[in-house]
Order: sequence, then C-alpha cells, then structure tokens
Amino acid sequence: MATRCDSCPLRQAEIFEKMNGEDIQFTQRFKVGELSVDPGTPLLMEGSNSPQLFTALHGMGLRYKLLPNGRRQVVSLIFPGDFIGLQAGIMGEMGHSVEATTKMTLCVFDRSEIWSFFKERPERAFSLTWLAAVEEHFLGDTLATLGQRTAMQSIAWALSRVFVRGQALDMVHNGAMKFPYKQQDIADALGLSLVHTNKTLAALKAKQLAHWSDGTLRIPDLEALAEVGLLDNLEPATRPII
Amino acid sequence: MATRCDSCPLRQAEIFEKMNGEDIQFTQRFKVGELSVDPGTPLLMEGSNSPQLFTALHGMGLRYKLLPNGRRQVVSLIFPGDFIGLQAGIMGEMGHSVEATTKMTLCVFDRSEIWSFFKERPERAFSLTWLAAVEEHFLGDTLATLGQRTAMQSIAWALSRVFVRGQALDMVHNGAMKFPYKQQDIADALGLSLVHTNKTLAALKAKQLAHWSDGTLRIPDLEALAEVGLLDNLEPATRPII
DNA sequence: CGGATCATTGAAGTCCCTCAAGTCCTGTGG
DNA sequence: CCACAGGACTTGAGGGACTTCAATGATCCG
Repeated sequence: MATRCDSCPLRQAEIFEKMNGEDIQFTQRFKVGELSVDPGTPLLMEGSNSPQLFTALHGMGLRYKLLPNGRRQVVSLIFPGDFIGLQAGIMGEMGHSVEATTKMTLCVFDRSEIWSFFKERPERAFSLTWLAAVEEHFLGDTLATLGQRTAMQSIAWALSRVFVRGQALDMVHNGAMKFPYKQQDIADALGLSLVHTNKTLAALKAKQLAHWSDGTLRIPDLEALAEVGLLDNLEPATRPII
Repeated sequence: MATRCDSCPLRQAEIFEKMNGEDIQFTQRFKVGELSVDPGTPLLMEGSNSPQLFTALHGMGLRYKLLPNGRRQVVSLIFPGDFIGLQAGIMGEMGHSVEATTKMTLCVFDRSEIWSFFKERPERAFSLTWLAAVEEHFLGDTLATLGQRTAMQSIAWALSRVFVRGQALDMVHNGAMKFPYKQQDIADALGLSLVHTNKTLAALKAKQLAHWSDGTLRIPDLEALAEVGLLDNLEPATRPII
C-alpha cells in the first residue's frame, strides 16, 4: 500500500521546506510507485542511467565510489527525505553508486518525467536545484574534513553532523539514535583505515564524548563533541523534499 | 565595453552545451554588467548572500573554505565558463569563499532574478541544475581523491584533470597550458603539506610525467599521467554555460 | 558445531607532516 | 646601482599520525 504524498510522514519534520497543496499534488502525479528493499540492495550504479529516481522514505543507505585500485570512498550517508539519482536525472549518468544499508522503502519517480518539473512546475524544479546545492554544500564540508581535519576531528565532526541530522528528523530519543552502519563504512567515508577508526572511536568513548555500538549512537554532550570536530554550526539546514 | 552574449567567446569551446537564440537572448537580459578584477580579489565570502552572481569569462580563480583552526581547504579551481554563486542564488548562503587568482573578467547577474529562470525560461533553469549536478559529480571525485589516493596519485589525478579541462577550453598550445596557481593552492586542494606537494611534483618531473613551473603546465603523455592518478575517463563532460 | 561477519587489540612500518634553512626572483628605496 | 625585504620554491632531517599485518573475541546463523 503506497504512501500518498499528501500524508507523507516525512514532511512532519521541520527541516523540510513547506510545500503547498499544488506542489504536493504535482509530486504525487510524478510518483510512479513505492519500492521496498532489503539491506545491501544496490539501488543505482555509478556510470549508469537509471530510469528511476527515488526519495528515501524509511531506512538508510549510502553513496559510494569505487576506484580502479579497489578502494572505496563513501560519498555520503542517506537519510530519510534524501533524493536519490539527481545526477542521472539531469546529466544522464550517476557519479556514484547507491545501496541500502538497512531495509528501505523508497518513493519511485520516473526519470523521463523530470523535464516536466521544469516545464510545468517551476517551484518543484527550484526545489530540485536547491537539493543539488545542499548536496554541493555538504560535499564541500566533507572535503574540508578529509583534507584538513585529524582522524579524531573527522570522526567527531561526522558523528556530530549525523546527530544533528538525526535530531532534525526526530530520530533521537533519550539522547540516542539508530546508526546502523559498520565501522568500515565510516572509515571509508573519512578516508581512514578500519583499525584507526576503531581506535579513535574507542578514544571518543573513553572521553565520554560519543558512544556508538550495536547500531546505536549516543552523544551525551553534542556541543563538546562538535567542538572537538571543529564543527561550528549545529543548526540543520532546511531543505526541500521531493 | 561589455561582451554581448550572442558573441560570447566561451561558446566556441565544444564542451559547452549548445544554446539556441532564445536562450542566449534571455541570458543577455539577465546579465547586468561585466566586472574586471585584479589577482587576489575576493568575489564571494562563505556564509554571505551576495546580490550578484557571476560567470567567469576570462581568467582563473579558486573556491575555498577556512576552518576554525585556520587551515584552508581549496574546494575547486575556477576556469572560464564556470558559474559562481549558485549556492547563494538558491540557498541564500555560500558554502565557500571565492577569489580571483589571475586578473579576471566576469559576467555579472542579478541574484534576485534567478527565479525568473525557473518561471520564464525552464531550459535555462535546467542548465542551472545541470551545473549544480556537474559540480556535485566533481566534488565526489575529489572526495575519493583525498580519501583514497596517495599523494603521488592525487597530484597526478589533479594535474590530469586540469589538463583535460584545459584542452576542452582550447587553453593547451604545444602541449602546454597556463596554470597560474601556487603550489600552496594545490597542496590545500589535496589536503597535502606544501613540502610534500613540492617533493611529489619534483618526482613527477623526474619521471617525465608533468612539468609545472613558472605558471606553465606541460604534460608530455597525458595517458601515462592519468594512469598514475587512477583517472580512467579522459573525456571532458559537456556542460551548460550561463 | 563450523563458518561468516564485525569489532577489538597489539605490533611494526611508512607515508606524510612539521621544523628549519637556503635559493632564486622581483620589487623597492636609498 | 646596489642593499634589502618579501614571496615562492627547494631541500634536508626527524618525528608522528595513521596504515598494514596479524591475531583474537564476540555474535549470529544454518
């Protein structure tokens, strides 16, 4: 039973830009179905031009790139509300692969219809561009992390950001949120080795700054952690939803 | 004397998406002037919301972020044809600063008019989104470089990409192109120290793979360099121009 | 009970960083 | 015309943050 856009649970969270009735109606028309996948399922492949685009409704995933030498770079984590496949929709080719980390349910859109956003519904086209700009902004921050932060700072930065995002999505209860990734995922996201990531996480735990185990992330003092991570802005950016 | 869009010299280069007469005319209407700046001039500041957006006509620049600890991450180099200020135009806030490296001339657009792209000229709005997607794609590649490539691979990758871009813009003559940056800029772009960048460049020169001095970059065998840099695609992506 | 996956810990090695000089070049002013 | 200062580039040396290698636990599952 597919979720209807006008009762989309995502829009509850306040980081998402308000949509008016017509926007919702238009988006509904664009939605061709709903997809449910198991953990580990590939959703899009780098270099491909999938006919389908998605919005994550439930569950989490990750975007990554594989290098010729076999190493993997995790580009970003996917949270509910993220739009997946914009590059394919616009440029006709994905720059990274996407896979589900947990069980996910996704709204499915038809790539060939993307032009109608621009043609018929400029507000929605603007939202699409907005999302691209948000992503670019975020990647810039991540770049600065890999380039200029130490391992300790990087991990503190990443966990802080995750937590801020989690708060904005009402995923934090009693100071804890589900964080269903592997240490290897975070290592690959930050350009660190698994071993060093593990030891740094242990150090953060010893300092009482972040506790992450069994897929649950607990941060007693977000400001303290953010300071270690040289993260100055704890406000989640508001963004549109497709 | 301002350049007219219908005789814009940039569109000569074939990496740029073809524009029809109406697109050109519309863009011309949007253009409010031309700006000429000296090397070192700041164009946009991180966190600001400039009323002006630019397209680089001549000259080169760079985008960068400053961290609380004073370190600098160069996010990308700016080449002719690049659009500057999209984030401010869409989100109302830049995620990085921009400054001119050489003397530059820029087309100036009015930020408040950006909505008219979407409202009146969906083709141009699509181009804008396309640019954002291209940038996101590129940042993903850069991320993989900082995270997964060695210093030698990183520099080989960066120089190869620069050269490919230079070729596409007809900036390469007799196997050489102007590359007016400092070693510190490249070090900050790749998350390396100046010293190590210098030594790695020397190593590449010794291997006859890349010669960069006095602001001129010479690459005798692009394929060989690209292979060292684990760069597989030597085709420049076609992109729109604003 | 094996086998698989993930997390943890120890030890050794290395790539890259920081520190510190020194060269080359350009511009400036006496 | 030369002394000097500043900026970019070079080069050497030593140290450290992080990697790789290797082994062990812990948990889950057919």
